[in-house]
Amino acid sequence: MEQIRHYFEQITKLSDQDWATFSSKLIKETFPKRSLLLEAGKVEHYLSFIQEGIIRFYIPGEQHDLTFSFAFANEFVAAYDSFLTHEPATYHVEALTDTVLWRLTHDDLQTIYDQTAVGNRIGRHASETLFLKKTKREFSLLHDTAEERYLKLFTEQPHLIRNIPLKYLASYIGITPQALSRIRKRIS
Amino acid sequence: MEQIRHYFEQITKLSDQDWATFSSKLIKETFPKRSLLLEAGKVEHYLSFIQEGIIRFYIPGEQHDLTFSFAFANEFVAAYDSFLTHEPATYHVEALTDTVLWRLTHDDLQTIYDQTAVGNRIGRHASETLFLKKTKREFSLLHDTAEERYLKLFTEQPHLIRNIPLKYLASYIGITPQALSRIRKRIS
DNA sequence: CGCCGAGTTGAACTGAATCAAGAAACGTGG
DNA sequence: CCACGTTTCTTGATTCAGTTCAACTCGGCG
Repeated sequence: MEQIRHYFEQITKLSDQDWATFSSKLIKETFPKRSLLLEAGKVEHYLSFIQEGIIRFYIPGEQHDLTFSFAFANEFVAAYDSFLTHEPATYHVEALTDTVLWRLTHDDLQTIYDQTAVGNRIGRHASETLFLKKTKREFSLLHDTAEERYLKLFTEQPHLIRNIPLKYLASYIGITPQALSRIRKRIS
Repeated sequence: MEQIRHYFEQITKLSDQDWATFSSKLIKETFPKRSLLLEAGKVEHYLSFIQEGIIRFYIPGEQHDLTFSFAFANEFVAAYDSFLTHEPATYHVEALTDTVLWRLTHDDLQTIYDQTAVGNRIGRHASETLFLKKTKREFSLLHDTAEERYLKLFTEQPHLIRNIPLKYLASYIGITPQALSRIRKRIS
């Protein structure tokens, strides 16, 4: 839980008072490897801080799943679009490893937004961070070749390549596992 | 200027006091058709509300430009990643038509964030909206074929097809003008 | 009237998908 | 701790959507 406070203090000053308000709402929850944090078709009610674990976001498909994002320890995780709009998520959120979360319900978060000035700052910062992440990704999907995207993973997200099965990475890059295998062969 | 207040009031309650603080910082500026609001390589200092006009975001390329976004009247516009990070923008922001903006500097916005509770709410909402826009686009780029993306423009963004040259739309969809021409032929 | 950019059409080429099969790695139970 | 079965990864052959290069048409504007 100290991790979360530390995370916040990187963003903005945080009084003991505000922290008390915030932390009182956090609920610890654990998920075993391969379990779903959220199923497609359900509405996301939680914003969760990852204490431990790796999370995968994917759209289940007839032939192939489409993995489009990951999240790691010391990040917030949610089907954030569903969380914001209250519409059902269009994708699954899965724990790739045993995972420990500190969770906050949507209602509690609104209360925090209303009660603490800091809440909105942090909420804004979280949205901005997610926006920046998506912006870089959009750029890469439009601008780079599959091979360039794979090479970027080495430099920008080495933990991803170490910890995540290639078939998920292939999907994340936007190609099939076969195509990724050939790219790896070519550049090695 | 009333448009802006109206826009805000859809998001959250807004006191006369808060509106006064906010609106005192707004500067009106006009741009002729085909001019640049921001050049790649420069840092974005403004968050701007579009009173009138159509804006195109694009990465200038050796052979082709890469158009990746548009903005219209009654929306906020900025090279938002550059605005947030203070790093140089990697793309141009161009007025496709004669354009009228109400602009807010980064510094003034920070002042508003500090002085009004409403500021952070609106800033958070803006980031959330942009995040949702990018999320839908990422999904479409990974999941849909070029033809499906083109058809979605008809249903979801008809104003885009009406007002914007096909070569920019082609780029936005992620294909060449020639490929778009063939898709149009096939489905008509 | 003539020019120029936008859009269309054609032909050859290419990166990645698909289908299929084999090799390697992984984990689970005995 | 090994054996077996399952999943992941690789490799090959074929197909396909989209690129590239090039030529031609159309419409608007100087």
